[in-house]
Amino acid sequence: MRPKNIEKEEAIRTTAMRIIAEEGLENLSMQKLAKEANISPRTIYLKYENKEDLLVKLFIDEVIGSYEAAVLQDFNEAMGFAEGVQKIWLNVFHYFVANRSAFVLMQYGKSSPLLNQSFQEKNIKEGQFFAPVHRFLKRHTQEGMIVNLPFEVQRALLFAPVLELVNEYFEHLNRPQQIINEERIIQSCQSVIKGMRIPND
Amino acid sequence: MRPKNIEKEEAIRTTAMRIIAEEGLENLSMQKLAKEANISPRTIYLKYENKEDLLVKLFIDEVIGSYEAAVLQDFNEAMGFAEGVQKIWLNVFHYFVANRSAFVLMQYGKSSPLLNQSFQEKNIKEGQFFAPVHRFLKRHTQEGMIVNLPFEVQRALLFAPVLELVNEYFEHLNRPQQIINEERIIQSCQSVIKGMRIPND
DNA sequence: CAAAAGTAAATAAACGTTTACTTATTAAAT
DNA sequence: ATTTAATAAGTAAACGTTTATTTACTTTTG
Repeated sequence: MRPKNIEKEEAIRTTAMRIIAEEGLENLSMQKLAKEANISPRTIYLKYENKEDLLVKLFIDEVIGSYEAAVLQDFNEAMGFAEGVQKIWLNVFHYFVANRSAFVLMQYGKSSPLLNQSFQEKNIKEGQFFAPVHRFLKRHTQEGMIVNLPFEVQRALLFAPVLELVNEYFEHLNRPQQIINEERIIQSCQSVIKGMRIPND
Repeated sequence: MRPKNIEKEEAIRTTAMRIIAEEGLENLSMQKLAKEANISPRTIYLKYENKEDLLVKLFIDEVIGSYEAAVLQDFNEAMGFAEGVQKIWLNVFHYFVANRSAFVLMQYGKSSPLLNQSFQEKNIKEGQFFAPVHRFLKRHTQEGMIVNLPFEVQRALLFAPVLELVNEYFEHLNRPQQIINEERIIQSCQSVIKGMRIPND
């Protein structure tokens, strides 16, 4: 029995990610993907049931999985509030700056009904990934360190800005000067932390 | 000379918005649009040069224009910082809750290279829309009320969370209970304001 | 009756997917 | 050790459908 060529599987994934990041999801066709990956269209169908299956698996494996892993690197739920939040902010910033295609696909995931659905399903099933963050926030809430709001609201307040700043970072790549750097990320993060904190007096 | 039927022009726009909001941008085809709007495909091409032209004009007129108008309603750049920011937050929340299709298309605009480009071009050309917000933030920065950061960074910190909360609002429509309401928006807004403010002591 | 608005039907290209076939590899048989 | 048979991996070319857009024609008005 002929063994499968792992290089071809990888070529499919990396080529697909490149097309999506550079030309947009709407310009990813199975035939184009096959051509650019130097394989036959049929080969894609050996690994993936159809285009939808490809996109969903690509999205889950290449985006959500590696994103969550990167975000939680060196994060520990026992950390102090400011320390933990800043660690996640810097992880998010560094990961996306180094993986623009993941950021682009992540943005698509928020608008495309198909990917959005798979995102939500995965988020529920693989909730353990963000569970440390959940417990981290819960603990600091219980200890009276931060404002008592539902987890989803706290998450929005704490992490929506850094994603928007990453977006600004990429948009400023085409402009004369970059205004988003690590120092600015840290400054911004401190603002957000200050807003969430309850003064202990 | 036969006059153009304004109803047909409107049918094109409203039908296109409906398809995008309900079935996604990827399911909007010119033929489908024509069929559902009860017109001939050729009629679309009398008003729009091609599909790209249609999408860009739709996006600019139906989304950016009305969004910016709604956001600045009853906002005055002479307002106090907290008052002005909260006004915008509530405007954003109420507008999108009442116009889900605009929110969906807005999200598309952030990921689709085509729409994203038109968004940026429009943002520069029609910068007068957000100019009041720009001056509002500049003034409060100069008066030492809020942290001194570039406009884009201040905008990200102040307004990214409310868009994320609107997203949460729509996702919670399919769940047993809604956690996002006006009161929660106001609470969240106060957190963000507190983070930006410089204590006057 | 001039002329733009509008239509139905057709165009070529691109789409996702499949068919019919070849190739490469392993495990069993020699 | 060599050959053979089985079989999944892989390919090239095609499938029918849908796509954006156009052609050739009709309708409606000033």
